[in-house]
Amino acid sequence: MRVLLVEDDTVLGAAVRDHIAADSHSVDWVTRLDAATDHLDSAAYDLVLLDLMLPDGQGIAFLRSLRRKGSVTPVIILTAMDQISDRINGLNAGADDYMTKPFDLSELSARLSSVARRYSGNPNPLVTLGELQVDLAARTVMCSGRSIDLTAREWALFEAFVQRPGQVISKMQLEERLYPFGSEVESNTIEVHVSRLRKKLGQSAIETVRGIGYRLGGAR
Amino acid sequence: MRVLLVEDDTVLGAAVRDHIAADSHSVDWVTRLDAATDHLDSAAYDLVLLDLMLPDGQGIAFLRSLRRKGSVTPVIILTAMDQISDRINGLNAGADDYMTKPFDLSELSARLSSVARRYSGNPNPLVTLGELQVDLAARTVMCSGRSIDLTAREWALFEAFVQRPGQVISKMQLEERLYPFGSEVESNTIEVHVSRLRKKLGQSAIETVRGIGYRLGGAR
DNA sequence: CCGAACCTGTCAGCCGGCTGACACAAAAGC
DNA sequence: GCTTTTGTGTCAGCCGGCTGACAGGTTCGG
Repeated sequence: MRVLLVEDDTVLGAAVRDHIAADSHSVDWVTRLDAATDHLDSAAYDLVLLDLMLPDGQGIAFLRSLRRKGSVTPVIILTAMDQISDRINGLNAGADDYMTKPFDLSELSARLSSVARRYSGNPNPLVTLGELQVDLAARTVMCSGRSIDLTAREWALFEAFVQRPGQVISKMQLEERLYPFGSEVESNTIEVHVSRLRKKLGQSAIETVRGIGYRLGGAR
Repeated sequence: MRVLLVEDDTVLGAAVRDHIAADSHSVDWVTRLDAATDHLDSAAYDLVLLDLMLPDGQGIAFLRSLRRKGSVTPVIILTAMDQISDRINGLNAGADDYMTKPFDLSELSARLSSVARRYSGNPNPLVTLGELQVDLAARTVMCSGRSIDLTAREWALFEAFVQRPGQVISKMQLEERLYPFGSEVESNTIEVHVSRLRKKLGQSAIETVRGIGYRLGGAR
């Protein structure tokens, strides 16, 4: 697996780079965002480890720019311990996960393994669900040849269902998946998002199993 | 298929017997209930065609007695046209179906075929659903070695689900199945019966798909 | 035949879930 | 930088579904 490390702290950067290499992964280390851009423009990476405070800009803005350009490379943000808002903003900007400094290098290994497993188990991201054609990598949904735009939240919710076809997912499970610790929601937010998703995908796209949770419709 | 015809009207009896024989089925014709009892005690029949008004008693009482003794032979009752209550009582007593005099003999053929198909397609009536062991022929349900008594209505409802595992059955479909034309129910009767079934079988035995209907739980 | 037990349908009140509307924050466009 | 548009969470009222309680009819047992 090829990793791009974007970290301006030279001590931490060197330790992480060495550890990744020791894990038998390929790793490029840069300390500035413009260098990161150059690397991403010229090579395909399987993972980006992204610090948020960099000398030439904010990691979050960079990540947003990445996602806006259509990049689907998995990104793990590296945050300071006391910056919960950074974590939330990072995840909202499209990060796949975060790690809090100082982190244990063995935990980094676990994350690398997790990312590797996630993408190696699904070489073909195209999924057909009834009348829906889903591209998990491109984050697109087509219905009968018509493209459906999903917002970030809607996509996250939809993806949870697509990854577990036929299984009932409880509202609690959905909340844990969509809202990191510290940013729980009140009221009936999950229900509202499900309703919005139904409006876009069709009423039978998601079925409610009363008292239990939701499941993709038309599974049988 | 072997048929027992219980009909005291000699004209109708002869016509029906001849028709069944022409359909290449084996048929015994009796005009009294005591003769019917003797036949059923000494031979196995695949179907009983049962008139309700007989010289030595009521067909319905006889049917109840049959069911009480544990007989699962399919029974089609023969009723007069203007006796809706006979039909309802017959079905409630355990009849599988009814035909209204005067009936078309080709319709009788269709019913015979239907009965033959129903039992030939399911040679093994034992079904295991999670922790439930169901005997469709004996109409018994065991849960973890414990026998569960279901009333007639509860059984009818349960059977509807067992015959279509994994499929959602709408309340309208259930009502059509449980309540013959002319005896529709008001209010929330189906819901009440489902609730009673859940009380006996466990809350997760039947799941509600909101706005659509019910399905056997634990199907996936 | 009578009383007790059981079955079944109805009712009413409660609970789970849905959705239109709104406010506010963030993103996009000029 | 300002305005417009979009995204997101909350709220409130409505709807679908559940279940305890009850009444009336049927069945069972003495």
